[in-house]
Amino acid sequence: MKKPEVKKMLSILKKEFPEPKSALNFSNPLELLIATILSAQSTDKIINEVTKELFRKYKKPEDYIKVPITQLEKDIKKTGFFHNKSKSLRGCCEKLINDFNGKVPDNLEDLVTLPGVGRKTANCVLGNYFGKPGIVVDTHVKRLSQRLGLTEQENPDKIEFDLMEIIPKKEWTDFSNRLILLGRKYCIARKPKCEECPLQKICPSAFNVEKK
DNA sequence: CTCCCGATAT
DNA sequence: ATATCAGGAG
Repeated sequence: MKKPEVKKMLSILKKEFPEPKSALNFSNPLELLIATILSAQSTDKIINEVTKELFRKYKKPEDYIKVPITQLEKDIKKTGFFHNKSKSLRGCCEKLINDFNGKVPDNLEDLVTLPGVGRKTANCVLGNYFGKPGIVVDTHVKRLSQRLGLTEQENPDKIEFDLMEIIPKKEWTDFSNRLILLGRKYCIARKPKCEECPLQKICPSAFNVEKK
């Protein structure tokens, strides 16, 4: 996709989703961090269901450490990968307490040192809580970037850097959220609704996907 | 590259 | 039955 089309794409996205907000429910940085870690290979619907109960029980990092690990596993079971995720949550909270004064760090270098936190999760927290621009390459952003011809890459980190070149920095977070919304509403993985998609005219793969 | 791993749509 | 869902670690 060439530069003029990228501009067109950004303006269409802006019109379609004027106020792109995270679909995850949270009321502080710790909650956003936890919700985002849990969101791996799970739907936001399930996550919000689970965190509703979870955040009522667990308020501070200490709360995740004082319960038996089996209890924490039970509390997040529905998100899948519960064995790994419970260990991540616990390790994460221990590190927050030991190395970061109990606070969620506000920069990428520190965030990615936390267990269960990669660039996707870190950028999500930076953008959606701290107001620091970041391209969030989740499964939607990956799929849509490829379909829209914004990248030829497979590796999420490489896709992130490709998008950083194409998209103005100020819009990194909103752009990510808008692609995610578009991916959920129209550009669905299995059965994309190209005929309803606002980007249909400028999307290189609109017809192919539909006729397949 | 493989494993983790429950819930839902197709 | 299988693909896919707001990925990350070994």
